[in-house]
Amino acid sequence: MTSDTPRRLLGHSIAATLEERILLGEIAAGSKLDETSLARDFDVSRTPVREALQIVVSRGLAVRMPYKGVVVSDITRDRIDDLFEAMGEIEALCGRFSAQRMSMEERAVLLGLHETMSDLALQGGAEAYEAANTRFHQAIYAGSHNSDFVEMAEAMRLKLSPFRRSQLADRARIEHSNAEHAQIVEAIIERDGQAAEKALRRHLLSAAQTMLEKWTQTRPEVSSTRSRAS
Amino acid sequence: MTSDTPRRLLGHSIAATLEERILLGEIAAGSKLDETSLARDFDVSRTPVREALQIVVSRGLAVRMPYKGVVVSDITRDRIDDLFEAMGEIEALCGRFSAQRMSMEERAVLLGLHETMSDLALQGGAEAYEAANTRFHQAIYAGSHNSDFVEMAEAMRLKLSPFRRSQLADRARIEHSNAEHAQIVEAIIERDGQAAEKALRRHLLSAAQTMLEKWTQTRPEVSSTRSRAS
DNA sequence: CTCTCGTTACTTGCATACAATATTAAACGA
DNA sequence: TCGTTTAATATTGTATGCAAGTAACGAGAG
Repeated sequence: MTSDTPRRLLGHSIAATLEERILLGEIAAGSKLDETSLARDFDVSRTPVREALQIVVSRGLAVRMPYKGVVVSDITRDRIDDLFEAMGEIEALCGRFSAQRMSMEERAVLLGLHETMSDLALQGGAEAYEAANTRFHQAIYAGSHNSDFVEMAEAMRLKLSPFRRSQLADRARIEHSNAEHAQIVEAIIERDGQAAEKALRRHLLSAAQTMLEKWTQTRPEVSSTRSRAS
Repeated sequence: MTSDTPRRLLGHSIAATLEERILLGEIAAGSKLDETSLARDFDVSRTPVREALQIVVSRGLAVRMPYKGVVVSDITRDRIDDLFEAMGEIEALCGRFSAQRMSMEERAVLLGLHETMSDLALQGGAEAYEAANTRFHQAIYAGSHNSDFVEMAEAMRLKLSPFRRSQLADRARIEHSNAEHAQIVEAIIERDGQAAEKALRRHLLSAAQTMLEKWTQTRPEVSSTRSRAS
């Protein structure tokens, strides 16, 4: 195992740095992401750059204009709202089905994960909690017993990941999150689909709130309101 | 996402024929899709073949086993059930939000689309109805006013497309579908999110039924049942 | 006969070169 | 001056070659 070799694919790491720069505002909205220029900057060929651009586009951070190149899209407040709303609805969906379909073993595993996280909330580090948090939510996806739900949820999670990356949770947030998890676990174990749905929506809503707080600190210009009702 | 490619990309057409062969059972489940062999068969280079395999995998018709190649996955009854269930839930989701958020103009457009389809159901061809049907459902996606919902719905629609392809609807099915559309439109116009949700779930359920009927005619071996409850 | 180690073959990511197509610009004529 | 046609440029798709890493296979040792 030569650690020298890139465990992470070249295209992926390029995509990651591009995402970070876009989110930090270093790469302005509307900028053209030229394949050849990026290839020169990163000192690689066009092939991994193409893959990276595919990823960035799939995350919604840029769009391909046919024969005009890839341009980074504007990160608006509305965009972030959409993201969290969609994640919330998908998680709610998975939670509802999980409440109905999880086996006893799966419920036990979920409860075990939650108990582990309760310990981590008190004494563990933020990164350990975050890792466990991912497993917790993935258990709920899997509990829906529908591979397409799992896929959609994972896709949304990936879309949110660049935003989550900068969000270093403090202890207060972790404890709050853990309390919400308790409600989710109880609803699922009690087979109460409606309650699980509501609890997960609420959970994602509060996650969005804290995320937006941190976000507006670094990029105050991102703020707007739209009226969604007709 | 290639928004509008007039010329069909090589990789896409290769993917389409591969999908068709897989769905017809000409390519058995478990077969290895070798890049170089396919490149030779289609008389192209490995590059478009790679893109084609990416597409086939993204549709769920095959999976990549690391360092073992791409193998076509088994099309089970459970897989199809998952697909339609997920599509139904996503459409229900979009319908619920559309009922709440659509502008008056959007509601009018939806109604207009439905009226056009009612005419087509009586006198138009099946392919014309199918095209209008796609626009109808896309209008509901867009009415949710959330770009991520739209993306997920479109992704699911793409996943279902290889199955839909072989399904040539007869007049009875079209009329039934149109009646269901009437309920959907009414619920959305009346701003009744719950009703829209239910109507769309029902609509997709009946679509799944007719699809499965046709499917079992061509591939009778595909049938199974699983118990989903715990 | 079984286990281990080394070799081979295959998958796969990356680089580079080439070709085709669309957009833009420019030149030209009316 | 305006419209049309043609040339330049950029984006994008494709072809091949190569290198690196992993899995499968087989030979030799115990």
